[in-house]
Amino acid sequence: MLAKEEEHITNISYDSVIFGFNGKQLKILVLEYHNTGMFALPGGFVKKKESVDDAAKRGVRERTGLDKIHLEQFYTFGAPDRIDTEPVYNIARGLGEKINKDHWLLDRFISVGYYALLDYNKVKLTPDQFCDSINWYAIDELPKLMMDHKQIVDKALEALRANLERKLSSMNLLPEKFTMKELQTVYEVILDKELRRTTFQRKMLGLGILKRHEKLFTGAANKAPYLYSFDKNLVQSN
Amino acid sequence: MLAKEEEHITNISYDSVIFGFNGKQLKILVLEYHNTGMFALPGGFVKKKESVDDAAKRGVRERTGLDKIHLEQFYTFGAPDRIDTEPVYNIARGLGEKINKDHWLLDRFISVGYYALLDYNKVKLTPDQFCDSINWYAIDELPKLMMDHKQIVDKALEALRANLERKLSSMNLLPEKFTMKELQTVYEVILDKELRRTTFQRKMLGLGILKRHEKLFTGAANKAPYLYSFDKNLVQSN
DNA sequence: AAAAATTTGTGTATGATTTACGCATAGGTT
DNA sequence: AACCTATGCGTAAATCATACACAAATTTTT
Repeated sequence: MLAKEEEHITNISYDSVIFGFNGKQLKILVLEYHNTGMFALPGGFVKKKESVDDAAKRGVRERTGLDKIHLEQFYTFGAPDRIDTEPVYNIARGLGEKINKDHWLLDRFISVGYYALLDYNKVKLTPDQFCDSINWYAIDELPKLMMDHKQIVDKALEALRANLERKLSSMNLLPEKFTMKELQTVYEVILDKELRRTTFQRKMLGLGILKRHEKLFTGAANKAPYLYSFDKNLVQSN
Repeated sequence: MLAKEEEHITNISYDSVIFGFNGKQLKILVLEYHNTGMFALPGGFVKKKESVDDAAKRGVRERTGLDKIHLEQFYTFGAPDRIDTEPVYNIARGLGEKINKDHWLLDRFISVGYYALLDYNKVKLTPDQFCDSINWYAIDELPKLMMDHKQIVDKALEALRANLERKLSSMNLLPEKFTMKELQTVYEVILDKELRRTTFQRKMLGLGILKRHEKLFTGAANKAPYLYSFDKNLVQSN
């Protein structure tokens, strides 16, 4: 069933770019609407008495099963022509509903963009009523997204990069314990450039926020790396 | 006359934090509504077919007479309780208008925040129909602002500081030509800390975006400083 | 006119931080 | 046991920031 006008604020939506990291690539969650072949970012509408932040959190929770995630607002997309009515008709048709020309969902929407960083392995993907599927896609292998969702992704990536150092955004992309190499790969994939191993290690250890744990024995023919975790006591504010 | 519902998108507004620099202090534009004693940021509503960016630009143009200013969107304020109905009633009363409980302006508003940097001396302040006055206030001597406008200012300042180095935001706060000392003062006032003269000068010249011009003879009993300008060819993107 | 006062522009020395390189060491394979 | 590979860390080189100093430029004072 389509969202009801009387419960929501018209002309306002949110879209979320949810990043995950599979050990090699940076991925984002993309969903496919029923019977339309259309791909979109997880987004939704704001209830009358709900903050935009809460609306976005609710949307992510409903779609990933994850609670207590940190969403970062990065930009608001306010162009009057960013909305295409075609996809909306398609989605409605996919749901077996009919909508009129003056339906509120066909009007323009100003969308607040959020991004989140999740531990790829912890996310249990559960397509909701609207979607055929919800899946991780590598950011350089995205399907064609509807409307301006590709621009939203680009802008989110830009914001993520800008905040990487300042906000230690990498924290939530890795499991509790990780090797220095894994951490470095996260940085390399997000920044899309290679980093010097020794420099990186020194910088990270120099921040004084990593706790060293036991070594990780993988069975590979090499020295076993230490495992580290973020010492959340030492990571102030963010 | 109050803004008309039929021309605008409901529940959406913008607020702008307009920074200027008088040579000593960082200031922002604050306006006072007719007969209310209430101070607010210049803000407004979005027309049905207008982008949010354009709405904000229009608002600033109408109030400062300045065109072609660069507005930077920094945050969207989406809490459901950020709006106080009291000020709205007051503003209406100040205009001699009466509004009902269900008037669109009394509903909740999600506000997109923008900041701009202007050359203090170029701005001709022209209060519009709603306002008694529009004036520059030093950021540490602001009057009590209505609703959550103080938080909006704080957030704008935070964004300005974070972007200062990266975006050379200082560009628009100074006249075409300026001395190194003036540029340094801008940085010092925005960052709210003193900088070392020699280090600062070296860093700025090292960026390779300053053109040196003739000297400035002020009549002071000291060596005349060079005038500089930003070489816009060399300042990429921003 | 010379001296004083003041501020800019730049040279140089010192210190800190980043980057580069190398290698001992640990773990695994053959 | 010999060998291969990747980590962790020592150290050198290079880069960047800071401190200090001083000459040059300008007007006022003497």
